[in-house]
Amino acid sequence: MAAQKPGIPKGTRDFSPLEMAKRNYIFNTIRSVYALYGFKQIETPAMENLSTLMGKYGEEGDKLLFKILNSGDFLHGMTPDEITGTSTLKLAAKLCEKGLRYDLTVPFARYVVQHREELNLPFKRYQIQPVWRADRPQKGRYREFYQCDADVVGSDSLLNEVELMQIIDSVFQKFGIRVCIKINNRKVLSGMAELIGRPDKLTDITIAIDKLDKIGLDNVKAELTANGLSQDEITRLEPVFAIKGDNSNKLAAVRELLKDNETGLKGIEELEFVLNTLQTLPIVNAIDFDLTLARGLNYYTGCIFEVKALDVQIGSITGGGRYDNLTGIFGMPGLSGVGISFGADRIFDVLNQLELYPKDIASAAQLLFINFGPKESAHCIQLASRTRQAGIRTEVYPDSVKMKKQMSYASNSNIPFVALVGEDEMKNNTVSLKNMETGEQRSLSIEEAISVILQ
RNA sequence: GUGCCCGUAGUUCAGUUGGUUAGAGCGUCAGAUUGUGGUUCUGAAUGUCGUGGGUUCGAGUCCCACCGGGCACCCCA
Repeated sequence: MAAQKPGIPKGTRDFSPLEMAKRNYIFNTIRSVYALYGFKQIETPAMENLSTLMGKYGEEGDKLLFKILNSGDFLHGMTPDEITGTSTLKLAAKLCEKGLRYDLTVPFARYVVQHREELNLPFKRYQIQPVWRADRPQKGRYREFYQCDADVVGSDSLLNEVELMQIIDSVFQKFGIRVCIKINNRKVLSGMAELIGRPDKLTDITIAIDKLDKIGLDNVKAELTANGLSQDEITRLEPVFAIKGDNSNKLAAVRELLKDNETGLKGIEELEFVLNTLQTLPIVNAIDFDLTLARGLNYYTGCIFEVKALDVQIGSITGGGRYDNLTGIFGMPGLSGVGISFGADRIFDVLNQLELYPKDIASAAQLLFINFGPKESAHCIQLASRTRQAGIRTEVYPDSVKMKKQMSYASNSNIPFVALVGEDEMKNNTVSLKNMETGEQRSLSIEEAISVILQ
């Protein structure tokens, strides 16, 4: 039989030890900030019932769901006509009851409803797990990637929005990534759609507006026309594009435009509260009220956020917003939620490009015992248990191969200290401790060696 | 779902209008150095040229199909 070529599915990745060290640094940093604000961790299964996922992400999202074929003889009892006569999508619905999760927000909403009796509201949870999308991979886009979500459900207070913005600011400060945090409010966007009398076109309008800085005003207008808006309606929308200045200028201008629209004014008030409160707090990164921020997921109803890196060209690296009734679909209405999601894989790409990792990230062990033979290694394994007890990450080379090979192993693994314990050292009850960075070597007792390494 | 680019050693790539036995850097392995890595020097191994078909006296090179990878749009983290 011919040897099988190894490979992994498109859009997925293996992570090397070095990459895992870097990724754990990312996860741990985010985790520590979440914990600092009182969020508690949960996990949910990789797969959900397809009925939980379908219809939550729009038509486009449904197509991007990975579906899991039922196990067993799932064609049993189906007529040939049922198999070939229906569309692929309908057949898939019959053959697949489960799907891989597409994000962490919808499984969380499902979790909240299912465990409502045990929850202590308001419930602040965080969740760091992979999600899957059957998208075509490209730069900064994978089929399996990690999200790091924090959400609060059961509280309408805008203080939650404020704290989530603080978390975003603090996380990127820790990473050393300069970002721009954009904020908008879905109610403002709804107000604008109502203003021109086309609330039915809200999604089309927001998606078109979202592209303003990318494709320019003329192309946005063309897209709006293509989506069925009249010339007159587009003209009435146009003042929105002209709004410029700092946050308070923009807010005042939008307030003037939407002065007769209840929904829009509510959105303005929410934005003002969040932005004014943040002004009293020590925020480092720029916060920008961006009227053209829309966000694709259609469950958002209030404030929405998105974060862009200033020094790297990549899609948004964090997003979030308020969703007023996500649990309603699962039979628990009237519960509001707000949350954010850090895109760990894009942050990974940004940190790699800017080389912002801490220096010591690559070293696993701190000390390696060279193996001279069975007698010596039996002695070294005792010494290793002492150094480990002292908290030193220690390895004993398992085979008594050439010293050159063992030294290269230490060197390639970035292990800073090597201990040589041969016949002489055993007799004198010492170790020869070599500092791999300086090349300096000293004969020490094990206690002395421990204190040198711990310095 | 639409459009464009690319598949040669473990890896990054070179390979002339189609012409004999397909090359280089890095990495790997061995030695210089039997208790010393990272530097240096010497030597060695490694290929179904993505797969299958076609054109040709002759194909890594040209044509077709398939498979795989990347990028952009759409959408999104």
